Amino acid sequence: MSHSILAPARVPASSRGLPDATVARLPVYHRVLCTLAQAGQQTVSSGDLASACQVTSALLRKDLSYLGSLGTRGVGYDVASLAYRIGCALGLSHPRHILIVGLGSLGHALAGYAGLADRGFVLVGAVDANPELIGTPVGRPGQEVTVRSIGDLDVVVRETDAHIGIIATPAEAAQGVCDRLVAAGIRSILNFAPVVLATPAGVEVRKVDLSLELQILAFHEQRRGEEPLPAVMRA
Amino acid sequence: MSHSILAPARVPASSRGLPDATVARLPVYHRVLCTLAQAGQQTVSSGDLASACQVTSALLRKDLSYLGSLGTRGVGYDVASLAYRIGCALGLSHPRHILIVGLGSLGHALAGYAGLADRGFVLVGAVDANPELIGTPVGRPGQEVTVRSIGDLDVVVRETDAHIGIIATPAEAAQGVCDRLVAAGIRSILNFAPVVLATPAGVEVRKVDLSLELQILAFHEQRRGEEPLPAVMRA
DNA sequence: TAGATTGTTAATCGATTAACAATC
DNA sequence: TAGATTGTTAATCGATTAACAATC
Repeated sequence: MSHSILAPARVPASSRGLPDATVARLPVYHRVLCTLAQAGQQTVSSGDLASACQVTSALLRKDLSYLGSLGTRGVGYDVASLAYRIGCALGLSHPRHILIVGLGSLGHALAGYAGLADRGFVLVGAVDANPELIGTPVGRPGQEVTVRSIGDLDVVVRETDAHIGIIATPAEAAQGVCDRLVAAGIRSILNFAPVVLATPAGVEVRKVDLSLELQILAFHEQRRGEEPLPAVMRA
Repeated sequence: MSHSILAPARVPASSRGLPDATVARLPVYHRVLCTLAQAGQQTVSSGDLASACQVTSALLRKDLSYLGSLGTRGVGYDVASLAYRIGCALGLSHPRHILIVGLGSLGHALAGYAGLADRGFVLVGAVDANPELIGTPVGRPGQEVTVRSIGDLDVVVRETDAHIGIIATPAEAAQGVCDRLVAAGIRSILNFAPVVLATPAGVEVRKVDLSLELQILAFHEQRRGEEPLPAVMRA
């Protein structure tokens, strides 16, 4: 492992090997920075940005340090350029093509979600098993796509050059859909169905699960109901 | 399934002090166990259950060990009773009352979500700022609730004895809604709006954020596109 | 008994925090 | 210069893994 002379196009420890926990926080920083930028703010200190993101300033600085040395000592960070750098690290510079599978009420809601178009995400396709839905338009006005048959999933992925698949089907259908997405070449999947999806290595699956989240909240609800004794027990 | 004689309602290090990471996994175990039970399976080993849940068997056993000694060496775990015990730990024995704030397409989809009624969660109320929605029914057929004015949020919380608030409003409205939920006594919030919510200590907020998840996937997409050099660089 | 599998310990790994030298 | 704030190090904390004695 050599530094010495002629470090060739040095990558500042960056982009490679970002800890997962850091990657999960970068979008939060990015969003808050965009809000600050829109409000016209020029610079921000790690302390202020951190509290807006609800992390400690030390953690924020450490996270950012993986991307390089982006701040100015004694001053802080330039809001716009920091947002830009984080955007680059996240790959928001390239538009990503989204395909939604399953257009029940959730699928429809996701297709119409404003925040989707927001950051370089483009809805390029939608498929469903229900013949009645096929041919109908979904998505934001002006950017609608036509629902196609799930039988054409393979074709749709190819034609639209889809990158990310969103599974919004019933639980029973999800694994089958997932298999077909992977077979069609999709490597990034966002799963809204309440099942644990099995995928080959190299496929990135993230899950969003209402029921799981509610159960975690229920646990805390319960624990809250149990703890009315404030450490007064000795006689 | 008793050991020794008259173990005096012993709480086995349980329920208190479960690590957060464990709490987040218990609902997954619970769901998979319910699926196995429905399929008629009597017992399951930590190895089989763990692989169905995509965790290691050591981690699964460690997680379960916080709840007590629930398995039988040489045999495994009884599916039904393990599901029951996890359900108790999560507090799924008591029904939880859900209030949804914001009935755009996402709010409607959530209200109609089957998995909600599933595990002891009951939709008890829905409020929105849009006068056109007020008075309309939402939710699963047979368990509908009537949308009321967001101005009545306080009253609705009291009348319905709501425990958990789901925020499905636009980003701009979310913090205000959150403040009002907290003021009305809600201590558990599930936030679908793309903002970082500020709450006083003692309030549990969980967030579900499509845009954040997509950005994390985008990061991995990008990294995948960069790594075509398979460790062949020495001359 | 022999084989299987748990519950638990100790070792490892990764993520967070506290503190401070560097430097604007 | 004096005050502020970063980038980084070392210490801490928490979560995961590997291994195995206990025991069905």
